Amino acid sequence: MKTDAARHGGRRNDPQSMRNKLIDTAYTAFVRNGYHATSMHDLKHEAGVSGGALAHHFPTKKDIGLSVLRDRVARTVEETWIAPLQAASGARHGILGIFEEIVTELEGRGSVMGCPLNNLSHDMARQDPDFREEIELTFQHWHEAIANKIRAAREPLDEVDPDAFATLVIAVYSGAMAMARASQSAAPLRVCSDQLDRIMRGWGVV
Amino acid sequence: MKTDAARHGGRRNDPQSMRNKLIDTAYTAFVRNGYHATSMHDLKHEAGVSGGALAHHFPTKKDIGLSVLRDRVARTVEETWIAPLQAASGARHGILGIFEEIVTELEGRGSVMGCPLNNLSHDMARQDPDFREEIELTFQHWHEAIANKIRAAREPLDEVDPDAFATLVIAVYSGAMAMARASQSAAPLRVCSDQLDRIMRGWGVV
DNA sequence: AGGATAACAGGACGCTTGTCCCGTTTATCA
DNA sequence: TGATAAACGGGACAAGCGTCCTGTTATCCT
Repeated sequence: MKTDAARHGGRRNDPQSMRNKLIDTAYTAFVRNGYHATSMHDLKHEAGVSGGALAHHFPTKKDIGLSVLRDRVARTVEETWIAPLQAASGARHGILGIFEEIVTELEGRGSVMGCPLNNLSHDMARQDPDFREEIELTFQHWHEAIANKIRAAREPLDEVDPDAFATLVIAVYSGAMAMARASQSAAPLRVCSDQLDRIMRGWGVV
Repeated sequence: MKTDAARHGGRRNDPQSMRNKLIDTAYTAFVRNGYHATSMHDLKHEAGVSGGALAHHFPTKKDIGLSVLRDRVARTVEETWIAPLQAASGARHGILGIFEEIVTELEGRGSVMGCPLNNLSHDMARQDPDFREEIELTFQHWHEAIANKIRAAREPLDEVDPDAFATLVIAVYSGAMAMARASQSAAPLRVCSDQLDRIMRGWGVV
């Protein structure tokens, strides 16, 4: 068992971390610059890998696009929305907390690069039906998480339809993110969070 | 004055309609397939013009992109949102009517290609600051139109902030459009329209 | 009428794109 | 330990990209 790295200067095969490095680079580049605007050459250059390695793990650009959707975008939605929502004491507190989190994170760095799912949705979904299918699936998971949180309320709210409300929340968030990107400011996010707060209070959402 | 078209088979110079034809073709292609995914060759082919004509009117791709934003996207927002809103009897009726209009138009054709402004915003805004500036301006006009409609209410509503509400409406619409595109269904639009109706009723918006 | 210029035709240019191929190195397993 | 396949390096390849260039034709102006 000679897995010693520093033995000699030769290369070491580590397909898993090589693959992860490529997907991470692609995820960042796709979200920041777009899928079409990112070339394969950009990926090898930024990830510091050879053309052979890239072709070995991802024969076509579509392959790495699908992997980014499945392995990164879905997980990002899971981490920033679904998990925090389930952990929150109530739907309202959970949703507002997520908005708060995003706003502070946005203001931390200078620029607003938007919601990963929506960004990739726009220039990947129309390109390929497989992309669209994957994106729609992630939207559905997101939707279910919000609707379930409403349904899990202590006393049932007969004034709000869980599914319709979940759609509204996703729409507000996605739209606010799009506006934030266009204006390069977190203001729309904050405004929409406040409006959503009023709406939920009016409907008795805890 | 020999502007007779059928006189002989030779070509006739008509720079204005030539320019319009190019912008129209570009507008459709950009909204449907995206700015990056549309090539100059696609434009000449679909518009049926020569390379020389295209280069004469639009030396670079950025030129035709800016023209599309200024001459078509801004006008589309004006026609589908601003004008109907001003003509409506009240903000609520106006907004719901616009949603209704969009939904029926969407269901008329098979596919949902989304909101022109948001579609182009996503793959043009990050490419060039000039694009972003133009897009942000259109968002502002849209915003003002909604806020003004709220302010023009017969009796002032002290429960709603016109600017904040306008931001919410745009976000809901943009987000719902994005979801409609991803799911290729007008359902999110209809759901969000209904939710928005409840919200406005609750706040006393006429 | 006749020069001057705008409007257009058609294609060439250099560069980038995504993909693929061959050779070499590393890991696996009988 | 030797054979076999996976992992990777480096670059070639045709096709497509946006741009530009040289002519030819129509229109405008005096």
